[in-house]
Parts: sequence; C-alpha cells; structure tokens
Amino acid sequence: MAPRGVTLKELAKALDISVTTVSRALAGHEAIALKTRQRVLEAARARGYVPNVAARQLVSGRSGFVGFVLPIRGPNFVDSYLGDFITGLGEGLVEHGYDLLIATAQPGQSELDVLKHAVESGRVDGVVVPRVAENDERLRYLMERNIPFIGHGRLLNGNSAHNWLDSDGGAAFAEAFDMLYELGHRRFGLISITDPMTFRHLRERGLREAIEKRGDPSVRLEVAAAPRFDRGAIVAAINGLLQRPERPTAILGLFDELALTVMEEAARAGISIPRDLSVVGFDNITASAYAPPGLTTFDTHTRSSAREIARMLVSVIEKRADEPLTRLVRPTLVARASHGPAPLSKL
Amino acid sequence: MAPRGVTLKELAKALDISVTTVSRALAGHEAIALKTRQRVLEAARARGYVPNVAARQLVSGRSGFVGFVLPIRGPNFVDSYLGDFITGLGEGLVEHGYDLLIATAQPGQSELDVLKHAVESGRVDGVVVPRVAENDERLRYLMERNIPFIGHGRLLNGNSAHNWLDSDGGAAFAEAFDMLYELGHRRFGLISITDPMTFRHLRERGLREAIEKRGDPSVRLEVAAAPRFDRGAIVAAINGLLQRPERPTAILGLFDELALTVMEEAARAGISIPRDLSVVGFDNITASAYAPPGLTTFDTHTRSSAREIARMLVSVIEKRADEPLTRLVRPTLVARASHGPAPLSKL
DNA sequence: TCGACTTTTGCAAACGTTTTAAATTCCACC
DNA sequence: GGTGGAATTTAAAACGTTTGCAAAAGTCGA
Repeated sequence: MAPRGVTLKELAKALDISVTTVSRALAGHEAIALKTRQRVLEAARARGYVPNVAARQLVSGRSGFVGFVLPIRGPNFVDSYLGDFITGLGEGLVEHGYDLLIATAQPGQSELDVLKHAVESGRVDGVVVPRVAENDERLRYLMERNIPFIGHGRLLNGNSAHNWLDSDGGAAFAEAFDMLYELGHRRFGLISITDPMTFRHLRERGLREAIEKRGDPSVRLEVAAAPRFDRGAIVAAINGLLQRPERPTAILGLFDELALTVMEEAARAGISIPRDLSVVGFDNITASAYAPPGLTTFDTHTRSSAREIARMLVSVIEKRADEPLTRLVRPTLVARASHGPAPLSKL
Repeated sequence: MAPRGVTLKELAKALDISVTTVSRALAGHEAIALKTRQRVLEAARARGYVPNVAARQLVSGRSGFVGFVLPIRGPNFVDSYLGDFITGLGEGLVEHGYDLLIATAQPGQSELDVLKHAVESGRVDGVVVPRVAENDERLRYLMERNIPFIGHGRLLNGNSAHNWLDSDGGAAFAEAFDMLYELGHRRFGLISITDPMTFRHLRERGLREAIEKRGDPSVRLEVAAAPRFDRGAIVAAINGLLQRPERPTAILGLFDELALTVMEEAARAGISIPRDLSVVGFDNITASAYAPPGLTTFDTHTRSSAREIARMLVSVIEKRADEPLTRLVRPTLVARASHGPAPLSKL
C-alpha cells in the first residue's frame, strides 16, 4: 500500500534507454541530444515522475533540509513570533528548493542534543539558531564542526566570527529617546531585566549613547530591573519607579511585556497614559495593539527577517561564503497612543 | 568539509566484524550474542555513531517525517495559532521518533501541489491537513492515494471516511447560550460569515439546537452575516444588529475577531459592555485577553489538539488502523468580563 | 570423535539515484 | 571506403543501510 512512485529505472525501460541518459536528460546535462531530452521530459511528465529524495541524498550528501530546533517553552505562552518566524523561513527557503525541518526536544533533552542529532544523522544541510545568547553552546558546536548556520541575534563583542541577523535594538531605543525628548520629556525610566541577555545590553547602550549625544544635563535616566520571569519582582520594580517623588514622565520597556505591565500598573495607580506618562515598548506583540490606549512600540519585522535569514543560510550552504555574513535590521516605530507631550506641570 | 559521520562500515572494520552484525546489534536483534552486542554498543557510543537517515530510508521506504503544508497567508496576520499548532505537533511527534517537515507553497503554487510533491518524492510518511473544508481537494487526493493523514476539522455529513480531530464548536455555542439564558438573556444575536466553511454550520447548528431544547418561545435569535474578509460589510452587519429597536442583549461572535469587532462598535455607539450588552467569542486569540473589558470566549486547546493529532497520525502510519480515527475536543469556557446579567430595563 | 543440533555470524543483494570512465554511433572529409 | 574526432550513450561503481539466506562456530550426547 506504500505509494511507491515511478523510478528512473522504469522510465528508462519504457523508453528503451539507459538510466544514465534519463538521469542526465532530466538534470539538463549538456551531452544529451535535444531529441532524447524532449522524449525523456515528456515521458517523465506523463508518468508523473518525481525523484526519490533519499536516493538522491545518499549520493549527493545533501538533504535539501534546513533545521530549526523549536525553543523549549512553558505551557502558557501566547505570541505570534514563532508562527511569523517559521512562515518567513519557509518562504525564504522554498525560493531555493529547500524545506524546513522542525525538530523538538523531548522532556529530558537539551536543544543542543536535538541539534547534534539532526546534523549528524545527515538530516539537515544547515540550521537556524534562534535567540543567540552570550557563550552559546550551540554556536560553539556548530562552528567547531563547520556546519552552515545563521544566528538570529548576535554577540556583544562585535567580532564574533559567525553569521547572524539581528534587529538593531540600540537604534530603536535611541529613536524612542529622541522622539520623547522632542516632546519635552526629560525624566526617563527604563524597565529592564537582570538576566544576562545580549539584547538587553545592546538596547541599553543605544539609549545611553543617544542621551549622551544630546548633551543635555537636565536629562535623567532611572533604570529598574528584575529577573525576566519573576512577575512579582517586575511589578515591584515598576511601582518603585512610579512612586518616586520625581516620577519619570516617560518610561521605556525593554520589550513589550514589560511596557504593558507598566501600563497596567499605571492604570491601577490612577496615572493617565499618555497624559501623565508616556510609555514605549519594543517588539510589537499582538497584545500591544489591543491593550488600551494602544502601546507605542517598535516592529522588528520578524517574518521578513526570517525570510532573509533563510536566504543567507542557503548562500552559506551553497557557496560557502568565506567572510561572515551579518545583517542589522532597523526596527520601525509603530506610533500608537501611549506616548505624547511631557506633562506641563512637570516641566 | 562536509561533516561526514562515522559509518557502519567503519565501525565494522574497527571491531573486525561484519557490517551485518553491527547493524543487527544496534537494532537489538535476537540472534546476536550478548557479548558482541555490548562490544558494538560501546564502540558506537564511543565513536558517536549516528545512522544515516537517507540510507535507512532508501531501504525501509520510510522517511520518519510527517508533513505540514503552511497555510497560505496574507502579509498581515497576527495570531498565536500557527506557533501553538506547530509546537504541539512537534511535541507529539518526537515521542515517536518522527520529525516535522514544513513545506511552503511558492507564489504561483497551490497547497495541493506542495502536498503532492512532498508525498511523491518520498519526503513524508504522512501529513497533517489543517482547516479541512467541504469538498477539499487535498482530502480527495490523499484518500485516493491511500496516504496516512489526519485532518484538523471535519466534514458536515458525519460519515466522511477519513481521520480527523475537530473542536466541538456546536457544544461550545450551546454552552454559551445556556450560560446567557441563565443570566436572563432572551434576545440573542449571532455575527456569522457567509462563506461556506464547515465550522460555521456546526456552530450555528449547536446554538439552534440548544435554543430549541430550552423550549422557551420568548427566546429570539437574529443572525447577521457578511463575507469573511470584508471588514466593511462585517461592521455594517454588526451595526445593523446594534441599531435595531429591540436590540439583542447578548451577541455571540462566530469567532473572536468578530466578537472583538462587536465590542469596538459597541464602544463607539456608547453601549457599555457588559452592562448593556454581553458579548461572547470563540477561539481565545491573544487579543481577547487584552481588549477591554476582556472578551469571554472559548479556548480550543490548539497545542494539545495538535499533540493528539500527531499521535493519531503516527498510529495510522505504523499500525494502519482500519476503522477511521476521529476525535472531538470540547472547548472550554474562558470567562472574562464581557458577559453578565441581562439588563433589567430590557427584561 | 562424530553427528546433530543450536547459536552466531557473514555474504550479497537491494533500495534509487548520480557520476566517472569508457564505449558506441555519427559525420565530414580525404 | 576508411579515418579522426565530435557527439551521444552506456556500464558500473558508489552512497550507507537492512535483510534473506547460507555458512561457520559452538554445544551436547552418544
């Protein structure tokens, strides 16, 4: 009952021609008579010939697959990120005839183990590494084995010799600062995390550089941080900021979840947004459009970035580009209703 | 530079043993001496042997892959559905040693073409078919070729002889009606679509049956429908309902997007939710939690359903179950703040 | 020591391609 | 009619497994 397809051998026999010739005719080789090629093409189409990938892979050593190891997640996460990212990867890959292999870790297993297994069984020709972290064991493994990959995210010291695509969070935070400064804001707050994620440093650095560049001594920045998954601590940090006597007039969230929490706590404390407080986030998650009054944030172009990552990866797989491929994507401001002029009374 | 792994032949030579024996020892065959097997296992582990999947597939005819063709989407979609679904599939498949193959259609290509190609090239042992539609050409193809698959969604006439998992929308709408009836509501509205999707009929039927079962002649139901992607028409249909002299006190949305639009239009018209109007949706998309005052809706358990689909599919692939496998998943009520007692003035 | 088993191992074919090297056919030209 | 060379075709090996069948090794009783 296995739906076995037509094979090369069958085609050859039907045409009374050697397998070699059929293979070459289909591959578009030079040394095949035009007449023969057309006969073969015709027959192949008529019989619905589709080459068997396993056989092809066995001789070529190429699988035609790009691997992606699903990030391990808790049971309750809601975001369109993963869907967008995978959709983009698929779109970029299909342009070049590759397919996407999604591998999942079993409960006890690390992402690295899954990665190793996919690579070493010959299942994939290259991989996409999401959420690159400082000192990432996946990167170490892949570079050591010289396996084509593109990281989504980069390392702090710019000279990491791997291929990556990252969104330019520093530039976005600088832009947010400039916009708010022009609106009259001088007292800024930043809600950040204490975890050692690379993007945190990059975004904070962008913000600080923008402040410095402006050269206005009246600008002040208060940073409050808490562990990423400790909601209680985050809420406490936010309220610490909101309850200061000289409360910031603008608060930036390192990412949207934090900014949304700021909005919730502000609402609870009777602080009106954007009249009394401006809030700006980063990521443009779905909820940001719906949480009143609508969070101003930055879109990171997940889907098109993934498309680009796919293209970069294919070029690495096929051409073995020597110099590292790197690409910084500029996030774009999504101006909603959570920011506005600095409150007059506070100026 | 290709990271060629250790092969069986190399292992065999190193152990001074035949390839056959090594293969059998690793496969756990009966006829291998315990001592030999241990020697082989040891050596395999030491050298990091991982079987080459292409070779294995060539002889076994099995790829170890399950295919999923990405639904074609417009550029602006936001939802966690796809991410949840894929995560669930991955979790279910890895339990049985399968991997997930994501195939994407190229601009001119139909989903069916992609499906065909994946199947006929031997890339996949079975497929998952999302969003089953009445008269679905994918189903026809798969059944004709006798290819293992599970549909997410079912056909209207219950006797469709394929394997499926679906969420029981009819039961959910019945539950919504009962809850609202108990709260005193008698005048109901339903915002639906005009497209011939199966789920639409199933949900409407569930609702109508619940009304009938109650046997209260004072209950009234107004249905307003518009084409699925015609936002203007949808808004018009909603306002038609809201502006009736005898406006419904409770409106059900066929899915959350519609219910959210009802809430927006109600807000615009100065109708307070849930004081003047109760609204209930279906799907529990991310936005529903954030749109004020929080949409009461039904969660369809996308992730665990996908996990179950994966398991069903594996059982079809491996055991070739004869009788159709079907499974109805009961959505669960997510009670937020968009519903409440019927307004007294209207009783 | 021999035969008759039983246990264990190995040879070789097969899966469906691609590719190397060699063989055949074709044709123009002398 | 033969020759040289280009154009076209082919046989066979290779990729790394699994597996049917046969061979080798071990065991036991007589």
